[in-house]
Amino acid sequence: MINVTLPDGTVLEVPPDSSIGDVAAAIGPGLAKAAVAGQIDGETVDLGTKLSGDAAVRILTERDDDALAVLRHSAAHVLATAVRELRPGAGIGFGPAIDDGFYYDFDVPEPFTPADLEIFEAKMADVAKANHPFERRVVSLEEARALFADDPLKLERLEEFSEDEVITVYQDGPFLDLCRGPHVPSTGSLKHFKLLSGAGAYWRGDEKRQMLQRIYGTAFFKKSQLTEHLERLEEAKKRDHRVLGRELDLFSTDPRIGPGLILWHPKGAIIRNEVERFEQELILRHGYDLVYTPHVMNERIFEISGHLENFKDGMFGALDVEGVAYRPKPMNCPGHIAIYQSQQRSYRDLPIRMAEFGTCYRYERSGVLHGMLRVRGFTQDDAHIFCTPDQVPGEIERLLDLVDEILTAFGYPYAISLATKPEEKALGTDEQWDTAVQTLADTLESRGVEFEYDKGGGAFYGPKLDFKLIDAIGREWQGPTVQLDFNLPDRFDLEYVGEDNERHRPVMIHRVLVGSMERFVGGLIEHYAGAFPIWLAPEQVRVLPISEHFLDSASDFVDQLKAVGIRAVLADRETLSYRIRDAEMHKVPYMAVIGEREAEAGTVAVRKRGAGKKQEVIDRAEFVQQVQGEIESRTLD
RNA sequence: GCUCCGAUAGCUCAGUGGUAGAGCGCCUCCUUGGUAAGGAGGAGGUCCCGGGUUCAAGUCCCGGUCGGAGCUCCA
Repeated sequence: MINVTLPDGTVLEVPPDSSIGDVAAAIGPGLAKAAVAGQIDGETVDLGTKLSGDAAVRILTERDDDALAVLRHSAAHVLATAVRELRPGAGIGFGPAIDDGFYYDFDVPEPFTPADLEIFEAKMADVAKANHPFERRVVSLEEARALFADDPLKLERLEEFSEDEVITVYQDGPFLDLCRGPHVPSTGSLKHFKLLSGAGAYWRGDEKRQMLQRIYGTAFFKKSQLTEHLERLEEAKKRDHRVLGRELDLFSTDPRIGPGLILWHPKGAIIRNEVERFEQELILRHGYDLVYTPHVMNERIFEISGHLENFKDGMFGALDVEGVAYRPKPMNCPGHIAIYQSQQRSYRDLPIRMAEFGTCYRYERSGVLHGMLRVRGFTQDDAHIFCTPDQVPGEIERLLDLVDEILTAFGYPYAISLATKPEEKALGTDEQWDTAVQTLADTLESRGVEFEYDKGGGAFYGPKLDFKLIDAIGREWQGPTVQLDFNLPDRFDLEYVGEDNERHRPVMIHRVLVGSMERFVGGLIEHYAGAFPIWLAPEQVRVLPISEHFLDSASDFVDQLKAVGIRAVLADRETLSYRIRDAEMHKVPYMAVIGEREAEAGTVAVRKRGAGKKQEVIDRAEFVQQVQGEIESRTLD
């Protein structure tokens, strides 16, 4: 008999040669029916996999995320099955499950059209209905070569197997694929799926190789989940910052100015300015000094910093100034270092925290540019902390506070990862890395902050903390980063005079909070769907007189609001209904309606964005005070 | 950069070889309104640029420019 340990710790005895499916059945008929796949000692396997000895076993059902990945991988096979039925000559590449679904790459002479996708989707439904079992087979390399003799992409993959590796193939009905698995028991498990888009993708992600045609799709166990997912995609589309940016008149780009270069319109500039002012106030409280450095610098400084060596492809080309080469800066560090080095520094001066909203320019390939989120010119909320090694933990603590304060203000939950030494290129000794990583980990732990390790994810010059933001519809965004740097202090030969009157090397910490103003504001547009909290809203109150008779009264009220710094606008066009609709469409936080009653009583009828007809008639002074309070406290909602 | 798709009024888009269209926005006039579009009239186009095919090109072909999707998540 074999002893099987279940997740709850109970041990089950099953006959030798039992499969995972048998284990599920032994636990209960309900589970046997619900089982999709299983895990043996943490590794996901088919239900049909037989146990070779005592093991920890978990049965995966529709409720497990790991099971969803299995379903989606199987969905990719069903897609390939359908495509092969309809296009027998199609070459097959890879077809994995991905975060939100799956894809499969095909080698076909002509790209697929949206109409093709519909036909494939219908065919997939037939394949699912046929309920072909997914059959796993272990084959020899020779056998595999024979099976895939007509599939050059698969043959190429087979070349990479080593002697002792197990090669498996999966068959579902007419379709055979080289595949590690695991899969759901049969194609019938696939009930709720949708093909989403087609696009070119290089074979093996290598732009020197041929382009395959990729089909993306998604699949779920429950119809409601699929519907919800599709609705979320719709919602994301509605929030697209490029669309809202135009509708709300926040920003634009102009081909005459150049792709990837953002023009901030007055309303967008208000949002950016509010973010900057807020952050500036915050960092001054946290002991930072503000500095400014040039946008263009003699490229010699980038030789010293190593940017020309390591980052040249990401830099704008050189400008010739009286025979000397200058470059737009891709990063702010060299300028800040030059300020540090403008005088001799003592340990008594440290830590020095230098901050700048520094505008940088980077060359990005035209195909990757995207609205405000991926651009060629952007302003970083950059800072460099120069400190002694002993001061590092304290500085990290301070940064954790700062990060928390700023992200909370915008209503972003976040997750932290600690990126360690990269496998390949890395400066500094293992010991240096270990201490640095340990310092970061200890600091996080001492505060009880949860984090994950991102093994090998550090920059070549030091470990880093990455903060991932979660937006209002659950998407992840790159947030603050904090990086320890072993490289630049050496390259620039940074020094401070210690208590012992000797020269020492300071530690340098790079950090950004929002990252780039462009990307961050672009993200805010999507996070808030254009309905900004009042402190950020370009227009905070719209005053609507009911008719021309109350224009004076309304206009006085606008002045009253403006006098205390509230961004107020008078709406004097068309009918009241039109004005309300217009204010609502422009997502103005408050509408202040003034008719005969309000003009006489010195009140306003306040209508809140999104609240419909619910309104409150209050004293004008009281309203002003309330709005002021909400702005000052940076109320979210 | 590469593959595919696209480019027509300020915006969103229809028009597929034969007289350039709609909705919204904009302008003017009427209406003076009580909570998500009051009514009427009007202006506005080098159909992205260059070349080609054709009696005839917004429409078909070639080249360019710009924009979009994708190109990382390893059978």
